[in-house]
This record gives sequence, structure tokens and C-alpha cells, in this order.
Amino acid sequence: MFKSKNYIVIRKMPRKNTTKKSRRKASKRKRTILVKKSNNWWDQTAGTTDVKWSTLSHSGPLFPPPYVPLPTNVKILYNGKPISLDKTNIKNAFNVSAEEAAMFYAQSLETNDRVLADSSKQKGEDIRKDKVFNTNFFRDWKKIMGKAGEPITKLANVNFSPFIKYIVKKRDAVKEEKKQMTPLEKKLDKLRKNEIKSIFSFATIDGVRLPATTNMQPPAIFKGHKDSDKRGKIKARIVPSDITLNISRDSVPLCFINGAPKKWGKIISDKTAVWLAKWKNPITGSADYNRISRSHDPWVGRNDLTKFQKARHLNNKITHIRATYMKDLTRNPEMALAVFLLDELAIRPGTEKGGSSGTLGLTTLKCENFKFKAGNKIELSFIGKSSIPFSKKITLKRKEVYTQLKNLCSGKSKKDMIFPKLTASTLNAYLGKLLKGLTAKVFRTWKASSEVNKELQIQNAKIKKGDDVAKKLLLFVTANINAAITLNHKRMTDNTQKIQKIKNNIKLFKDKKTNTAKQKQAKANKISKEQLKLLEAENNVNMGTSKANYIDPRIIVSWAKQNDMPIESIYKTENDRIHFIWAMETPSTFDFTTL
DNA sequence: CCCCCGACTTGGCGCTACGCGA
DNA sequence: TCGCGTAGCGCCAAGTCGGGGG
Repeated sequence: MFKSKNYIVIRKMPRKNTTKKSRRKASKRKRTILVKKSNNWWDQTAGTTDVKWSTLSHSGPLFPPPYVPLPTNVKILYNGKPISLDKTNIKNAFNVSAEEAAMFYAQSLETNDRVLADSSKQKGEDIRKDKVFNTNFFRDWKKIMGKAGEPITKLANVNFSPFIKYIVKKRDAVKEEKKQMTPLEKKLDKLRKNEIKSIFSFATIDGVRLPATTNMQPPAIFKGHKDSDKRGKIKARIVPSDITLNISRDSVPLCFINGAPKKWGKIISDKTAVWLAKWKNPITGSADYNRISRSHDPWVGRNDLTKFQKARHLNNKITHIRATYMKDLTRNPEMALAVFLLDELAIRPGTEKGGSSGTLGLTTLKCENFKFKAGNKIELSFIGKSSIPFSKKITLKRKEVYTQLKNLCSGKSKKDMIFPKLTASTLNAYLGKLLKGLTAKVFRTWKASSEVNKELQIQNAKIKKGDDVAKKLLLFVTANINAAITLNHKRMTDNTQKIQKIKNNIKLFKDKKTNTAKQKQAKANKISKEQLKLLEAENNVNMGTSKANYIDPRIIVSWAKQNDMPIESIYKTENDRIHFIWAMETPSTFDFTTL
């Protein structure tokens, strides 16, 4: 094994290797990446200034292929009669032709109908009956068609089935073609893809080549999450003139669309920003960016460290902070109670306007979201970020908190805000006075990290010498699941089938006869693993987000070292380990709770 | 001061490539 | 070798928060 103080070693591993044969095969492929420490910010003072680069080069965004018009005999019907749509004119706000737009809609219908007909798939809304979706689409489509579309006055009278049939036929043909490909053709295909990737999916910052995400989203129908009021709108095609590049002056790439040279919208060299390209999101109106891929971006690493350090400061100060807001309970009840809920439940602050589909956060909660029960119990339920339901019950230890909270709602109607005077900024301003740099989201980081830290330290007592990695891993997964529950990270897909399968598995493992101690341990591991899976499935838990954003990686690395676990057993992918490379050398003595 | 927006983080889902058992 | 199941990645949406500009 390579050892040097100047390098950090990241092992590349295959996804799984349970059989002897596959282990042998894998060990041949196993290789390591060495990351030179001096290339990275944590060894450099430069990382603390506002200037983030002196040279930056990349190839600009990669645009999706142009639209291929349909054969002339494929036509939609209006009131039963075939009509021709313009195939190529894209001189409109969407840079999309009338036929292409119709194809977006036909594609939506095709997916919709297929999913509705498939008994194994979860049923969403039927878009054929979704008024908002159809109104939004029709408005945009009419804009594209202009005068030529005037005779089309009702979307319901348009028959898209010729387009749908064409889509199905085309898809099957592509599938079949793929199936017929020889191994050589497959290999060539992959080489071609990698060639494009090697040009477009990298940026070079101060001589260091880093992976980047530069694929532009193709024009399509905007779907949004659950009840987004923008669903059905047509997402415009982004063209080079929409793009602002951030790049060194002498590295500006040429741009060709369909072989023709094109001009970039704007070229700047903002050394304080790390984005590569920027454009206006045609749906939301806000800015969208191409960036260095998150796991490889040194600036992301620096910001992550800052974030977790803030959480540790909060952990240090929490007793004092609690005392302060309790003192403010009568003087400033709205603020005191909001901070109390933040402390207790780690709810997101909530933006002033609320989400596009009326999602809520702490400062935008309404009285109808609270239920006051006997015994100082409250029930809080609302729809949060990404339309994920939040529903928790808590018992308040201090009666005055319960009374004051109830007071805020007395004499108000259900739809009234419980904290009308508060906004995310006033809340953060209050927090910032309690502790420099403290904002609402720090509470989420602190809560998840400190809970995982506490739990892992408790679990240490249960670990015996000679316990296998699989058993120890289960302890981490338990902590991870609990953190996800705390943060209300869920997946809303239907998983009744999954739950049934897990239950069957548990039964199966319990039935098996076992002899040796080793077999017994393996069986116990299997059963606990399935039980954790069940807990995860029954709570619809999504563990990924907390692991990637909320649990201080130093807690994990030091715990792994204390218990002689390879870091690859927890941070399973190479990307995970690169993402947290700044934490990989954390000593086993690291303590999250002391600064 | 307040509102809006620029820049960045956080979020869930669907597709596909990969490893596995038959 | 083939088909199956699923981890993990990319996609794309939706948040946070500080600061600029009126």
C-alpha cells in the first residue's frame, strides 16, 4: 500500500463482492486514487480568501441534439381531421416548434397511460384530467403556434394518438436496435460517449482537472413536484445566446450547434464565483448554473467544513441559547416559540412566499397546522419542502410554552399565521445575535450530527472484539435511519410490495436451522439487516440526504477508526469518499462535542 | 429598510448499468 | 450466457440566506 504524508488514498471498489469468484475478480480491478494534499484547499491559506481561482477553463455547456421532425404522414387530429403542425420554425419564446411541443405532450400522455395501465406501478394523477397541467400546456402551445393555431380552440378535441403510436414504435425500434448491436458496436458506442464526456464533463481550475456537470436540460414539459402550479408549462430550449460563461478570457470555447457557429450570450471572469455557466431558468425566472460536480468541488468541501463547525458551536452554546429564548417567552413570544420549535423539531425556516405549491416552513405555519391536546401535547402537521408531509406529536415539558403557543392561536382563524411577525430573515437575525453565523438550517445540521454522534458513542459499548463489519455496520445504519426520521426525509413512493417482501425474508431467515457459532452470527446479522430495512420501509425513510448533507463525516470517520471498520463499508462509493476527502484523515480521537 | 435575486445547498425520483444466481 | 433485481447516479426541482440596489 502506498504511504505518504503528501497523499490521501481513496480506494476504488466494485459495488459488491460476496462470492469468492467475484472477490477474486474484484481484487484485480481494485485500484487506488491518490489525491495530492497540496492540490487541495485544506492545506492552503488561499482557500480562505474571496478569490477562488486564477485560471479557469472548460468547454461550456453541452446542448441536447436538435429536434428531428416527424415523417409527413404522422399527424395529430383536430375534431377528427388531420392537421399539419409547423416542424421547424422555432422563432418563439420557447425555441421549440409547434410539432415538437405537441410531441412533448404526446410523450406525457404516453407515459401517463402506460403507468396507469401497469398494475405493478404506483398511480399518480391522471394528467388527462389535470386541469392545471392542461391549461398551462395549452397556453404555451398556442403561443408557439401563433396564427396557424387559431382554429385549435380546445385541447380536449385534439387527438394525439398518431404521435403516441409513433413514440411507441420508435422506442421499440431503438430498443431492438440496441439488442442487435454486436459487442464491438457496443464498445464503440461507449467510447464515443466517453469521448464526449472527456471534453464536456470537466473543468480545469488552476491546472487541476475536475469533473463537472454541464449537460443542458432539453426542452420539455415542466412537471414539478406534486401540486406545483407551474406543471404543464413548456420549458424553453436554452440556446448559446442565453448563456453567460464564467471562464478565463484566453480559454473561451467555440460553440457549434448543428455544425453552425454560435455566439455565447456573455463572457465574464468572476474569480470570486465557482460556477462555469449561467442562464435564466425559463420557468422560475431565477438563475441556473453549470458547476464543478459537488463531490469534487474543493469549495464545496470548504463550505461543508464551515457548516459542520457552526453546528459544533451551536452544540456548545445550546444551553445558553435555550435559557435566552425562554427568557424572551413573555417579551417576544412569537420569536421565542419559533426558536423553541426549531430547537425541538429542526423544521426548515420556510421562505417568505412559500413554495410554488403552498408548502410551509416554520415561519409560515398557520394555526390549522397545530392541534392542542390535553397533557401539554401538541400535534404539528403541514406540507413541507418538495410537498413532503410533516406530522409529529410532542409533549411539552414546560407548561408555559404550551400555554403561550396556544395563546398565539386563540381568537385567530385557522388560516391565520401563527407567527405573523416573523420571517426567515427576522428569525435568522435573532439567531445571529445569539451566536455569530447561526441560522435556522444550522439547527438541522446540529440535530442530525449530534444525534448520530451520541448514538454511535452509545453503540460502542455493544461492540465486542471480533464482531464482523456487517454487524457493526448495522449500528451505523440505525443511527442514519434515526437522523433521517428527525429531519423528516421521506420517500413517498408506494412500497407495500417491498414491505411484504422484507417480512417474508425475515420469516425465511428465522426458519433456517443453524449449527456453528459463525452461522448463528451470520443469521443474526441477516435478520437485523432485514428488520432495519423494514423500519426504513415502514417509515418511508430516505437515508441518502442526511448522510450526504447533515452528518458530520468526521464523526463517521473517527467512529470507523475506533471500531476498526474500513471507511469503504460506510462511504461505499468513490464519490462519497472524494466528497468527504477533507474528513478522511480525522483521528479516532475526534470529538464532535468539544471544540 | 425591505425586497428581490444571485449563488449555493438540499431534496426525491426514475433509469440504467452492473453484479448475481440460474 | 442470460435474465433479474437493485444500488447508485444523474436529473431536475425546490429550498436557504446574504447582499445588492432601489
